[in-house]
Order: sequence, then C-alpha cells, then structure tokens
Amino acid sequence: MAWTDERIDQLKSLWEKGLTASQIADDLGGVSRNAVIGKAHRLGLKSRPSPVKAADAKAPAKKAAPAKAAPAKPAPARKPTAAPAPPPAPAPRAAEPAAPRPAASGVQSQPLPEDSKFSTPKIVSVGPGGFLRQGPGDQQPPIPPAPPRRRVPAKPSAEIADKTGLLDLNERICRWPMGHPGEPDFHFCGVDVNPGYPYCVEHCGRAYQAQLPRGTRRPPPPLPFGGPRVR
DNA sequence: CCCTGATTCGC
DNA sequence: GCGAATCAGG
Repeated sequence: MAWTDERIDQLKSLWEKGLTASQIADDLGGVSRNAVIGKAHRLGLKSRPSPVKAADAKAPAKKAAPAKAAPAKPAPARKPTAAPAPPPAPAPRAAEPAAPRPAASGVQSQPLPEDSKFSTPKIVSVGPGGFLRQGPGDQQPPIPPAPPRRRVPAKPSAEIADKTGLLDLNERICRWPMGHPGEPDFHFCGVDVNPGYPYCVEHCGRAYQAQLPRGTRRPPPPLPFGGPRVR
C-alpha cells in the first residue's frame, strides 16, 4: 500500500495523538507496525516514550552479531536534530487524553454459583452461531455475548463497531462465531484463547461438553461452522 | 509470552 | 523510500 498524502496525514495525526504504532497501523490498514514506525521516522516525527532507552554512554559490551547482515555499527551517537537537552516534559494531559490504552480485559469467567446449595446443575450450552442448547423444560434468558476484544479505542470513521471480523482471526483469539454468517453484525468472540484450543476458556466450555448423566436428553454434539453435515 | 519503539539494511 | 528483520526494554 502506498503512502498517499492522505495516509501520511493520518499517520502524523495519530502519531502525534499518542497512539501506538500498532494502533496506527491497524487504523490505516494495509501496513505493518514497522512500516508505520519507519515512515514516522522518515517523516521526522519525534520519537515518543520508547521502552528502549539510548544505550548508556558506558560499557556497551555485549552485542551478539547474528547471521544475517553485518552489524559492526558501534556508533550509536544519537543526535537527530536540535534539542540538545530536551527534558522529557510531555504536555500535561488536562483531562481527556483519549485513553490510548485499550484496557483490554478478557472476559472473566462468570463465577459459578457453586456456593448456592446443590441445586440441579443447569446444563445449558450455546452452539456455534449462537444457537441455544438447553435441557428439556429449562427456560433461561440467553447468555449475553462476550464483548469483542479489539484495539483502536476510538476510530472516528468507524460506522461499524469494531467487532472481531474474519480478518481479525489469528491463532490466539477465540474464533467462536457470534451471530450468524451473513448478518450485518456477524463477528467472532475475539477473546484470548484457552491455550491449545481455538476458543477462549468460556467457549471451550461450551464446545467441549462433559458427559451428562444418563437419562438426560443430550443436545447434538457441538460442531463448529464448516463441520461435516449431520444427518 | 506479550507489548513497545528504534535501527539496520536489502530491496 | 520502503519495511521486514532485528534489537532491546517493559
């Protein structure tokens, strides 16, 4: 993707707003975090609080030279432009710094009422696609969907809420479908997965049901979308 | 592990 | 100029 004037403008704006390179890359789309950083530097955008501080003026010492490329660059003399001694005094955030931190908190497992007597455990599960499965005679309000976990807190031009879409899926977020494919707001759970599984802990609990007591009517086994046709 | 930004260097 | 690879700190 090319760096059009428009995209460069966005980059500058977002960068100076304090968004992280990842968020900016996400926002712009089509570019990687590295691309954003690289471009930002080429544009001369000033660096912001970086986790990596300049090497101390003493004892550089260890610096393993890997295979690729020839390092041999022992001159980290950082002196970009002016500002000889700029005390890091970020503008005091008066009130609303737009909260760059996504504060992504995984969905905490709903604490089971394990303390409440020994009432017959309700066997309720929801299959992929949001279909409710429950024991016969059981009536229960639908389980509220887990909030999608996304970055980019405030995207001005987002008419569609930031749901976890197909393109957002990766190996470590829950791919449990929410809603139905084809529907406007169909998306995926998006919470961090239960390691080793394609779903988050909560949805693993629904996907992999324990054996039920005999006599209990069992709903059909949970099949993810795309599973073999059941007959 | 995850994240972050910085730097290097082949293209 | 671009950005993946790499580095390095949190």
